[in-house]
Amino acid sequence: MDRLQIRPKPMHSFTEENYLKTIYYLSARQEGEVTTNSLAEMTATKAASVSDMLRKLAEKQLIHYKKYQGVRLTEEGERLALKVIRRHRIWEVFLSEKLGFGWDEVHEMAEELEHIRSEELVQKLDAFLGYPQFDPHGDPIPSPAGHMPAVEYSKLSEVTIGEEVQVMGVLEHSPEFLQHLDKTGLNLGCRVLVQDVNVFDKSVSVQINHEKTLFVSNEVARNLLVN
Amino acid sequence: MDRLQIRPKPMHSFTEENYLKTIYYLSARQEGEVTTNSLAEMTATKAASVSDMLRKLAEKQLIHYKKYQGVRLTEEGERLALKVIRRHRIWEVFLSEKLGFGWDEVHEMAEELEHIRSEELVQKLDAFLGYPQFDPHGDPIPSPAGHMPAVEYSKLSEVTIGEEVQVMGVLEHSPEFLQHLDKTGLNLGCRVLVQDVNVFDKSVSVQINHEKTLFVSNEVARNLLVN
DNA sequence: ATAATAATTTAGGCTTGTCTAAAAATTTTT
DNA sequence: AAAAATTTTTAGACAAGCCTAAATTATTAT
Ligand SMILES: [Mn+2]
Ligand SMILES: [Mn+2]
Ligand SMILES: [Mn+2]
Ligand SMILES: [Mn+2]
Repeated sequence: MDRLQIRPKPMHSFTEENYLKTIYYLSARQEGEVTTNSLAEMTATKAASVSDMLRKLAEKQLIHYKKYQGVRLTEEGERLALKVIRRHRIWEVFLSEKLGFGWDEVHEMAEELEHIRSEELVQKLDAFLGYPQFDPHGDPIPSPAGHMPAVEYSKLSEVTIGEEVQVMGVLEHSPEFLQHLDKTGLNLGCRVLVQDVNVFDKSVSVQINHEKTLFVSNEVARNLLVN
Repeated sequence: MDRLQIRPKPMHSFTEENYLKTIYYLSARQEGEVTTNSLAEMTATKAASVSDMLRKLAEKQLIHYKKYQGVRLTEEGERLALKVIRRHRIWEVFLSEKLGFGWDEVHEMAEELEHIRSEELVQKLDAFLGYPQFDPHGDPIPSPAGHMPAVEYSKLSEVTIGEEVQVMGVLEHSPEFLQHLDKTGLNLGCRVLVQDVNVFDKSVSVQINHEKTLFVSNEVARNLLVN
């Protein structure tokens, strides 16, 4: 019998990694500092708990934090956040490409797998998958060095009549939304010709892959990224 | 942004799973109840901490426990322990077969991966690997229903002169031991003809794959399982 | 410029899993 | 069968991460 659960204490806890990742996402969503309340909402905790954690992350120099002034990742904090996001997205590719899970199923499992701490594991997995550039939702995979590739997509809701575009990603990642896309045939990579835009509800009428015509609500169109 | 770390609270913690697994292994190692001290040693904690956990596991009906009398898994506890061991060994096969890790490297990562909680994940992974029967160390993989296949191997130290056997597994799993086997060419599956046994130190002289001759210490021979 | 409202932090507690030191039970030795 | 030694449990603490309630600071409205 040998060293069953002797694990060297990791540098950062799951919880810390999740906070960093969440701060990264909220920072990307809008300019300026991230607020305590928005973090509480995203992490499904209370503002008081977030305050505690922010103090701790600031002590560890992972965030810039002045009381009541919101929060911003330090370089080190961003490096760590991108590492977690890289692991998450690589695992999503594995689950989707190799194990045959649907794009609506992979996120939940990746939320756990992203915390497995082995540089070599994610490196070998990356190679095994052929160094994918994007995850199953079209999101770019950060480089091993911790750089997030820039992507410039528009929302389908912003495309003008007559243009033909390709579905490149989604903004909304809920299983419900993704299953709805599956049902209507709006998969990643499919070509979409915008035929008409309804001026009242801003729904769009589109032709998919030069075949069937479809009505897409603005709610859906706003969450579809196209080339 | 969507449900980042909203995880449904799992039935059993990592820690509980590790205790159950450890109790299983210690039970297999010798007859009778498992002692508090042996658990403390295996889990690299103190006896006091083990006592606390045993009380909790007993409350959850996962172990039979009478104070000062040692401990034994209930049916439910054994079912859970075997589930964890199954996940551990399937992940080890993945790491070894698909990602190319050595058998001396896989255990540590599997210690983390074994706690990923998704029935469907391990089921799909099992299928992806072609339903392996044994892990990279020759240990049998428990069935999905929670049954540990019986295997009947001898130790190389017990083989009589003139017999030819095949290496089927290892009892010791430390990277040091496994690397030593790699170095001497004693891989899983290789054929071993016992040519001589030294009566003093019980080391054995063996011929490997009908080729080179090798001296194997009793320490090593005791930890090699052969057909 | 206050007053009211909203956001954030602090205070004090709880749970899990760990620890050390002390008490209690069991086992071994004499 | 006692005494000594060992094993196990209990008592009391602590860190991480969470909570509610109260206090504080910032923002918005009057
Ligand atoms: Mn995801
Ligand atoms: Mn994704
Ligand atoms: Mn192992
Ligand atoms: Mn193994």
